[in-house]
Amino acid sequence: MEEPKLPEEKALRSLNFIEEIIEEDIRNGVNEGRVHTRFPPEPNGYLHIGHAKSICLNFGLAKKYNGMTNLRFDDTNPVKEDVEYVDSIMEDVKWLGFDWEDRLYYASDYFEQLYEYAVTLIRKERAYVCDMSAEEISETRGTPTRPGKESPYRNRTVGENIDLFARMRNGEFPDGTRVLRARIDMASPNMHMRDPVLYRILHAHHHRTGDQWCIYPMYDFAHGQSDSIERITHSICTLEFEVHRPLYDWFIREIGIYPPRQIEFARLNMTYTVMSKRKLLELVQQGFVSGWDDPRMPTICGLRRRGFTPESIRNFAETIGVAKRDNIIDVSLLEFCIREDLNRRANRLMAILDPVKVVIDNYPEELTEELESVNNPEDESRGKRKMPFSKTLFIERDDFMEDPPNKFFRLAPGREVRLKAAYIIRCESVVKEPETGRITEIHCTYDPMTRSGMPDSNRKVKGTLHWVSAKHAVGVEVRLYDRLFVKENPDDIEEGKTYKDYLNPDSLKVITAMVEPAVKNAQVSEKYQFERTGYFSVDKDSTAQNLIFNRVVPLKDSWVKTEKVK
RNA sequence: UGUCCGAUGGUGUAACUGGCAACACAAAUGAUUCUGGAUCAUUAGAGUCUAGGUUCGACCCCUAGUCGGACAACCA
Repeated sequence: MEEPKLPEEKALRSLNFIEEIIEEDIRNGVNEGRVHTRFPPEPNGYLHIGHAKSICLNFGLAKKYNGMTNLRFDDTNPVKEDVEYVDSIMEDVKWLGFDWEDRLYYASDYFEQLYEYAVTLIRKERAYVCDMSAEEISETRGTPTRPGKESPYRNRTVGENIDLFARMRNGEFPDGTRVLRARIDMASPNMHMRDPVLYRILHAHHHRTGDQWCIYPMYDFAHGQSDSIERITHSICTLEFEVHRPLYDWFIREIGIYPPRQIEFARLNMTYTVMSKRKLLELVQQGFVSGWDDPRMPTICGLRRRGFTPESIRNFAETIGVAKRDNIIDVSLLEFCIREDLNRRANRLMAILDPVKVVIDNYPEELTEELESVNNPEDESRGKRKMPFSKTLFIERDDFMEDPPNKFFRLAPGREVRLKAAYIIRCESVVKEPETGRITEIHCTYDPMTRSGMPDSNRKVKGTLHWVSAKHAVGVEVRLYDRLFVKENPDDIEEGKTYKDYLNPDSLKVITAMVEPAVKNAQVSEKYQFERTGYFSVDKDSTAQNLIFNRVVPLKDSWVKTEKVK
């Protein structure tokens, strides 16, 4: 597929609030005008469209201000993390079109340094080893409106703390018996400042450091310092970390290291889907979808398999903007972005999703004509292809009505339509199954003088249909995807229900479509527009004998609307 | 009876930082079309959460409310 000519940045767009902050910093000479961002995922799940927003933001900002972006895995919890996720995340970021060059880091790279930082805090009497259980710590933390109680271990001597912390590291204590805590303020109105846990004992194998450590830093103790070590200038993260910021600033100040500036933005929500890693994992594990890359998933790999392009997702991220208020973006905007992209780059093909037979009574029995059709009306350079035409065709069952309303522009008894790139035909009669009344054959006559390109073909007819020659058609599997949930906001649950009660039972329909022979050239992940029906992408499960197409998105259809109005 | 954050058409984001509320999606109408797609033109829809205040002038500044969100993992 060709490279994009998408105007990814509307030339004179006004600045978003993050750009304003950055430009102000540049004006004030903060960090000598340097801009350095990072994308810091935890490798415990697959990336989704919400992460794409963050990735586009971080890499986009760095690009705009001639800076750099690091990829850093926040891998401080070995029990939840896995290399499978590390690999998928790198693949997805690359696929989106971003490059961290040689700046691939892991929080685990800094474990030794982080340990030293902890010792520094102990020496300053700003941290202590606490022997309380998790339950006790939780009980003594207080509530948002009531202060907590100080730990009885809070006033241990520096020497005792140093010794105990070293022995924690040496593996002398079982999991859960002790933690290292910051010594801040158990009465702080900010819960995160109430002597938070810095290190816990975890005799677990880490995907990178192996069995080298049996104590691991908490995210809060690792994240800000990791940014500092990497000399990140602007740490962009989501809103829920806003209340953590005072803690991060406290660490940086007490340890005395380089201070990044954290800026929080509102995470992306989208209608008819869920975005939390926990829920997505549940959908996968409980078999509601076929995997992380199920084309109905809002994951990057799901969207990729569905047939979305990186350009369309980047353009989407640009279009939704960024702010601090909670938001829920209409999926139709995402759909618009992929249609806009695919309209210009996808070649057209004629495919009949729900075939009904058409017999051209006055067309010679044995004749096959090779007719030409344009591959992409938006792009002359894509050229033309040949389509076989013969006496028996398939058209879409929807394109015929025995007793049509006035607004129906398609085929009906006595009416004429154009077959795209072929002839104008008229319906003469229909054949039905006697018991069911189901139409089995539509008999038509064609006007030989109306073949596309001939003078008589300019005759005005109301409708143009797509078609395939029955004996030349190729059967392919088509997976028709629809939204995963029936409710706009599946997180908005009624009494006694869960988000899973709103799953759409019709989110996947598998059918066999009849397609013109040119489809045989289709390659995996190639995108096509099936004329008049939608955009389709060749699924990776395809074989030479059995092509499989995923419907990316249907074409806009103003007929269904007119039809519904009735 | 806490701290922090937020509030602008149906949705999202703007408003030269105090000067006639704009853009995109969605919607509607018409033109055009060998895709009821695309394209083009047009229309409708908010007076900016509320109440006060400052000001010649407030979406923007101040005060007090209201509503919504985040925070009480040895998760991130």
